Amino acid sequence: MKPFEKLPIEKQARIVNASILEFAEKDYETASMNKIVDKAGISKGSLFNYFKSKSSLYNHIYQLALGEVKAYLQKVRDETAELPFDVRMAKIVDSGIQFITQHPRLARIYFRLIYSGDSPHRKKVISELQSMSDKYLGGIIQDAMDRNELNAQLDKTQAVFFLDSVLNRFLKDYHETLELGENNRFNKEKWVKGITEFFTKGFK
Amino acid sequence: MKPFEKLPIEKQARIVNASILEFAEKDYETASMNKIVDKAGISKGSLFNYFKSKSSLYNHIYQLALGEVKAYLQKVRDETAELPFDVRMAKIVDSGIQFITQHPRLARIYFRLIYSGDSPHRKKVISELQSMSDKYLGGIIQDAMDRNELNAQLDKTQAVFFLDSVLNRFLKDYHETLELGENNRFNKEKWVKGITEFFTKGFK
DNA sequence: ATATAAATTGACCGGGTGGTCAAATTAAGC
DNA sequence: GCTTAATTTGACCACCCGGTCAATTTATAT
Repeated sequence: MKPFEKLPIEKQARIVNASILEFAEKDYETASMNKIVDKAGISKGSLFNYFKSKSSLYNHIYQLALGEVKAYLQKVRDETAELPFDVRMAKIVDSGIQFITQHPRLARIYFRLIYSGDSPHRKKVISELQSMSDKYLGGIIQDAMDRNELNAQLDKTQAVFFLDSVLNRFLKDYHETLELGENNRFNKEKWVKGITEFFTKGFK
Repeated sequence: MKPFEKLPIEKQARIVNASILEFAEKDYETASMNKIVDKAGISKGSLFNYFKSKSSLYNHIYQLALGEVKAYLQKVRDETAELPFDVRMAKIVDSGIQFITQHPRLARIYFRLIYSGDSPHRKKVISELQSMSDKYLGGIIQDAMDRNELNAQLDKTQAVFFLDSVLNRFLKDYHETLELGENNRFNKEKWVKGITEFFTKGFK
């Protein structure tokens, strides 16, 4: 049993929260173990006892963030399995918005990961996320093709790419406007409708 | 006249190249003035004489990269002013590919900028780039609408957003596969065709 | 209460950072 | 050739980094 897991839950939570805060605020290189230690109210030696290095602490947080994301994605996929493509898309976007509203700091870490490859294990992590997204969106598209909702001659790889580009970019921008506390430039209903129409009909 | 401009062109070039190399390799915070000084073969005091701070040196490089990008964009826009939407799109993608092939390090700085806001002046720079992209792509779309090539009821803001998402993401991924020296997973002709078809027809 | 084991601490290490400035070098004017 | 001005240099500063480990505190068992 790893030393960290032996800790009282409350202390674990303090450490995890402090780490999330720091890694959300700064990228991996710039984030500071000293700051985390201060925020968590523990000593430096302890932190390095629980996690043997900065990299392994980051990994812990990363796994945690990814687990949250996956849970949201799987939930919405399963709940919408029988619905038509455009409705599914709308629900997926909704679910994404819900995630970044409820976990803004995890979202920040996640977006930094997929857009900057911000991680000590860049290559591995990026290809992991890539294939996760491919499987997920690929499945959604395949379902729709099987039901003759989409053009049967669609290039699936490209379709996944376009979906991924627009969805992630939309959620990233939505997340940023939320964090800046600006008047939200995204009317949710309008954009969800716009996105699904764009996918099905294009600009014509 | 600023001290840097008084330098012989050759020396200026050495400094600029060293800076581009360093800022392409590492993000703003992680990039090192010491490394730049070494690469350029000048002393630290000199560099801080030419540029009063790291931030102002970065700004110089940023302006330079942005100028290059703008030149490419304007050229292809003007040269394709009379062509139909889909052909224009194809030429714009081509031009983007040409840019990242000829200036891979500037491209890297540019992508880090738009995807991570990697700059000492985040907010200012991001909104600058945003409005640049809005004007540029907005113009292309307007042209096409004026010629009845696109649905007249298109929401222009959204259309620009979708264009921007897919184009930038495509070029970013293309750039990354180039840098990794992998077998290029992007067959250029196939993807250019796929992108333009996606914009005009969607997935149906 | 005491001896032992486990957990926690923080001073300390080598190294890197952006930035400074007195001193040394080079260029210019006469 | 000599003097003055402009340029260049790199040792140095205060600060921060990830990581270590002897010493101290806390918990456990008898």
